[in-house]
Amino acid sequence: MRDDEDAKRAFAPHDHGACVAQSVAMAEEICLLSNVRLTDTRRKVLELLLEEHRPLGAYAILEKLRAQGQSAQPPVAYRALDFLIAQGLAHRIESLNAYVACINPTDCALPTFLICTRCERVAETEEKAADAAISRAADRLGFVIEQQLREASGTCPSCTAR
Amino acid sequence: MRDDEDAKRAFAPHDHGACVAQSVAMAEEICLLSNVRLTDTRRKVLELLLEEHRPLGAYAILEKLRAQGQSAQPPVAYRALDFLIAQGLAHRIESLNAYVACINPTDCALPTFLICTRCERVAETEEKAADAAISRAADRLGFVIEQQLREASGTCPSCTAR
DNA sequence: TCCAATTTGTTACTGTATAACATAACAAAA
DNA sequence: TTTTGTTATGTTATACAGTAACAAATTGGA
Repeated sequence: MRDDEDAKRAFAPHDHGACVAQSVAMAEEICLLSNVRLTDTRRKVLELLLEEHRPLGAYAILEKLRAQGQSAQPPVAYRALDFLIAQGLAHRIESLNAYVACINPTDCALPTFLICTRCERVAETEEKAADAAISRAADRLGFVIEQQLREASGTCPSCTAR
Repeated sequence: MRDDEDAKRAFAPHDHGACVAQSVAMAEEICLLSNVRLTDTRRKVLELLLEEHRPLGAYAILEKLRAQGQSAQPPVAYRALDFLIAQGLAHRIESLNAYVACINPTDCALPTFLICTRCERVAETEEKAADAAISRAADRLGFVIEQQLREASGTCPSCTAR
């Protein structure tokens, strides 16, 4: 099981250039194994997400793409995001209508997002107990769960320290 | 603690006229106690939500208001919804960009929503264990939670039976 | 080399939400 | 009962989010 290291790092300063490069390399590998193509646009969008540890809206991504001289109509962003999400390389944050890169795509199932409302950074944790509790409730009611969504917003340790 | 009765009823047929009337009366009372005004528009929007056990988008609400001869520009719906949510009389379903009436506003904290993707009805359950699990994870990381969001979509018992 | 499938480019549109500001209704003090 | 501050409504315009549809280009095999 995954521990809290990734989540802790999300809210703390770290060697971010290396972190991005490493994640892109991992993404390349994942796509190779899944036999799908991490094309130019898709990789660029992933990099844009990785460069922040915070959610970006689709239109913010489009702006950044345009700043790089890319063509960038809305479907460009949404297609890339759909792809990244399907491969588990990115997540959609429902409460923000925005998107983040996944911190640990090789080991990520049913994440719970912790969203700092001050610095806007997002961490992922895995809460099997929460998962089990919700599943139990659904079972009691005869409800069959297909998808689950858990997000919490508040203040991260770095912002509390300030 | 609230049991599953409300949630079960959400997915089953019941005397809905009475259910609406009773909920409106309760809302009147809650607003009186909180010293806020359940004005005409606000009550109408609440009634529209109560008449369905399923989420309505803001623009669907606007259409229904217009059908009643009300003026209905977008802010009308959003203001009424903001009010109802602030009073705990309604909830926003993030994954649908839509709104539902709260089933039990006097006893409702941190609901988990079960959203049927077939009949579109929504039930609320209270999952203290899920809540506790997420809180524990946040504590471990030094993250202070202000808001929590839990939604699950799938198939309700009535739709499974069919 | 050609075919079929996937990916990209682009236009146009639908849906969701808010900013800003004028007006009206209300409630308590003067 | 007027005045005044506050709360609620009406309205316009616009920002932000997401998708349908189709043409053009690219890619990876037969």
